[in-house]
Amino acid sequence: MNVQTIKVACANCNLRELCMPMGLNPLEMERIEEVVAVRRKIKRGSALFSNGEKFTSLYAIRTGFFKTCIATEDGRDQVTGFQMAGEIIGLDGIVNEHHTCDAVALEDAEVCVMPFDRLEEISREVKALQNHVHKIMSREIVREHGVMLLLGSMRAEERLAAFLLNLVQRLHARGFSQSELILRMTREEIGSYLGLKLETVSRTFSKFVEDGIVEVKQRHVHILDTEALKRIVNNNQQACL
Amino acid sequence: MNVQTIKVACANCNLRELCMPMGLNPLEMERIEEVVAVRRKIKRGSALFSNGEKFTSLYAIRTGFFKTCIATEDGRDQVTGFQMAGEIIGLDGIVNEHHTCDAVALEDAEVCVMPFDRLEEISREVKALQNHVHKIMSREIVREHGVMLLLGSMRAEERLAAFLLNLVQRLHARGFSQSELILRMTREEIGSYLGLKLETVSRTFSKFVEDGIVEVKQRHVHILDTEALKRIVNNNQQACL
DNA sequence: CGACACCTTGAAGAGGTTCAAGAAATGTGG
DNA sequence: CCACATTTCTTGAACCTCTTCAAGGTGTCG
Repeated sequence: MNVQTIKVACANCNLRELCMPMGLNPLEMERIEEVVAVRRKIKRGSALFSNGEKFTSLYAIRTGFFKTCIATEDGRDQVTGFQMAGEIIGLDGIVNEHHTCDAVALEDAEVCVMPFDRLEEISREVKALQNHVHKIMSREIVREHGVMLLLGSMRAEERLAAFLLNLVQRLHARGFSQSELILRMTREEIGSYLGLKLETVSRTFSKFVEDGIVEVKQRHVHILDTEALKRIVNNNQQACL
Repeated sequence: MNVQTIKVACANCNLRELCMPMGLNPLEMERIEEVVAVRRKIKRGSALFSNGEKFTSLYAIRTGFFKTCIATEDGRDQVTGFQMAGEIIGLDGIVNEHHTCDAVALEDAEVCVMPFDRLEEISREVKALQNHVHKIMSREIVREHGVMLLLGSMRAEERLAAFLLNLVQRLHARGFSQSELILRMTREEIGSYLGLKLETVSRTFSKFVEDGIVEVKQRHVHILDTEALKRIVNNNQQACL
């Protein structure tokens, strides 16, 4: 276990706005810092937690990139999300006190460990934190609704376009480019998330390149025409007008 | 607005085990009853809340059956879930203080209205309630992971089999038959939930009937062979053994 | 009883998958 | 640091599942 005992200061963390509530007074801020126990480093390819494991903590990603996925006995496998700095993972474990998915680092990563019993305790005292936790969980529910829409009603091009737009949007919110990104996951993982086979993902990338919408060099993607991507997502059919 | 001002007693509600925490002392029980403001009746076909509406409350379903769905400007539509007695809806509204989906009654229904600010307030005092709220939200996240697996990796027969098994299981937990159920939704709504066209749903039902797995008379479904359904869900490929 | 919503079934077609082969990138060990 | 093994990605061709379009049947409600 890569557990480090560096004492943490959320007040100085540049991800504060992403993973902690805003507008706290100093007293509340102090209380909130007690939520984060330690930090933990996770090597690329290894799991932060796995299906079946006892649930103890939520994790705020400080650096790195994760995927969460569920695997069934019969060999099915589904990536349920990709998470980046400032996002919280582990919410699945609350209900049964055991995790129901795997969280795997797609690059070397570091997370802030937030023991859930402590989080609940401080939530009871700091109203803003309580509400923040509720919002994080609600946000995840809404995000998943969006994925259901994607999986239930979009065609391959629409799915990949929506995926790329979502990624750059989140990266941009973290200060990265609006048009360039490096994929941390394989075509197969993208496919699993989007309900497509890796070949279809690859072909769809090629199609976008042909159409001059993106440039793709392996995992490096340069978006040339964001509007085109948006049009692809929104244009399933204008028929009903 | 069909708002009734019947004062509610969770203590006497037979759904208590489904929507409220267990093992409370009388004092806590009293506090918890303050969560439920009033009950509200919703006629078949009308909405409990709609996309864009201000979020104020969560709702515990007392009687009736709902669907939640999201509709986009470009005409896409996705049923994100079907909810029955004892289940909680409205969680999507917390994050932005506005609902992001529609909740429509598929039969005349009654819900307990739980103003969210009051729920948060009492959650801060009653530990068991706080944890309960967290678990309800986590359960919804885990449920949606399951839907993502279904939409992302299952074929039509597998989806419908999983759907039927899920429905009877939930109905059974409420004291109904393990083998007979009445569908409250149309083929189109089932299809929307499962990412299939209504014709495919219909055909797949017919296939199941041919194979002697179920009897179907319109919305009345009699499951003859539960094991066969389970086999369909789990047998995507044994190849990897 | 008639209108409307819902369901079923058929036939043709499209989109995505599967299987297969080869190319490019990445990582590892000597 | 280079060579080799491995993983990842791309592309083609055949196939299959689900969709689309169409028509007719069934059930329900005013």
